[in-house]
Amino acid sequence: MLDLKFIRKNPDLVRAAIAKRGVDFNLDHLLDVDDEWRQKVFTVEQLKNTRNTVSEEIARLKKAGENADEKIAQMREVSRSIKKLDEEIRELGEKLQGLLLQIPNIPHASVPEGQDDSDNVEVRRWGDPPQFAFEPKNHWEIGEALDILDFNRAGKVSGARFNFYKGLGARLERALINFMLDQHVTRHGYTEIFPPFLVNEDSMRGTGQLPKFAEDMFKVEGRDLYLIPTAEVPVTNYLRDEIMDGELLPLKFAAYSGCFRAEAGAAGRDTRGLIRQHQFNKVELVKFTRPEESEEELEKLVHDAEEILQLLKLPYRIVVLCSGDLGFSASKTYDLEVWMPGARKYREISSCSNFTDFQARRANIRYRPKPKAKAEFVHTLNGSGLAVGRTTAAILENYQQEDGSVAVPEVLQPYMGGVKRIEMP
RNA sequence: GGAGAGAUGGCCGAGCAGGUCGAAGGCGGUCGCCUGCUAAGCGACUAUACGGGCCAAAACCCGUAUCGUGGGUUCGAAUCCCACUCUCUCCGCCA
Repeated sequence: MLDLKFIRKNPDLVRAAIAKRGVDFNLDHLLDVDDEWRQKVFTVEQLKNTRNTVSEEIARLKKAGENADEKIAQMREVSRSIKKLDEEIRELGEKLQGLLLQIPNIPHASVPEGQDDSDNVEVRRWGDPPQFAFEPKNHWEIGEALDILDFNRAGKVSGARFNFYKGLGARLERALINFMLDQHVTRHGYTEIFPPFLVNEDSMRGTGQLPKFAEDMFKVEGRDLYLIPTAEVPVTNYLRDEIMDGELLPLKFAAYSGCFRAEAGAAGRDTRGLIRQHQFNKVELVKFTRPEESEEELEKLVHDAEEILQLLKLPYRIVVLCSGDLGFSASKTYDLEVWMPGARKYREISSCSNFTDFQARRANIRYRPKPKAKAEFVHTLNGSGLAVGRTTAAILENYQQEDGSVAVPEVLQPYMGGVKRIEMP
């Protein structure tokens, strides 16, 4: 959510940002509603003022044993008007909020202009795609042949877009979770968090999943609970409605969680394999920073995430999203894309974003720059570090051998009880 | 799930037979005075949001709102009524 005062003062700047994203939004309408709202607030506050002062007079009169009937009758009228105006103001306020929530964050100046993902700009590449003396397989073929992934039985038990990890497959997934967390916690200075996987509607609104993306969520029937689509939701909301000491910033959290997505808009896409599941594992990195340090912290966040890929020796590239492909709340986003030999292309494995004060304003997360100073909104950032299922898929494909086995990346072997290779059954 | 108790400012804690209560008192904090140093003591100040004064900001001033949340009664609600949420204690259930 943008600052209403900022919009009032910089309407042209906001209009330009909306245009850069290619979004259709009538800012003048919002400004009109705001005008009307402010007028009514002004009027009703004056009425409340007379009510308050006259009520005091009534108290004085009554105490003196005098008659106050006339004033009481007057105030009855005033109260009626107040009630009516308050109702109108409430409606206007809701309308204003609704409009305000539709405005996306302002893209950072360094974000390239563009329509869609084809306009994203590659920043750098690391590692060379492996050369195979045979036709590389897709990870689901490899996993099923090794009997470590079972999509068919998951179909029976849960439905499409679910999966059983089995044996060394399950162990590989678990090894990756532990490896990533250990890396971020012990080497990159993040605090480990194990969050709830179900959150209430206020939290979903705080990070911007609601109201706009309701159809992407799983909701628990009859309860105010949603399955989280990412640990970003509980971890960012962890500090909702709080003011923290500026000296504590930046705060850095690393959280493992299951992630649950309805994938309503993705029918027919990536129907096979681990790429797009209703449930997947992810280690998420979340930061709360001072405004002036968020740009630098985004770069560090990307480095923390890509180091995992480097240690796993998985080739990847990094792209910066163009204005048209940028997520609603983000001001700037880097995607990490890992090389998938089966599909012969790079696939997103992490998305690292700076949300500036956009989420913080919505979720009301503030800090005090100095002990007595006025509280300001923090900047929030987050990024996958990494999506675990997709990492497993990337390992299966990049480390596959001609005989159908899969080598275990060296850094994971200690997490796999020394297993160096996943062999055919 | 059943029974009971509770939710007030940064914290503790009064007020709860409706009127001058943004809210006593204390702690903590800031500034000043005093003092060889320290401790103690004295005095003042010490919430947030929104609107307006002021479509340059800050400061300042005025107003409004805020005593868990939402509604109701009333000229007037921290105080009365209703619903909900959360916390605590006991019982039951459960990994």
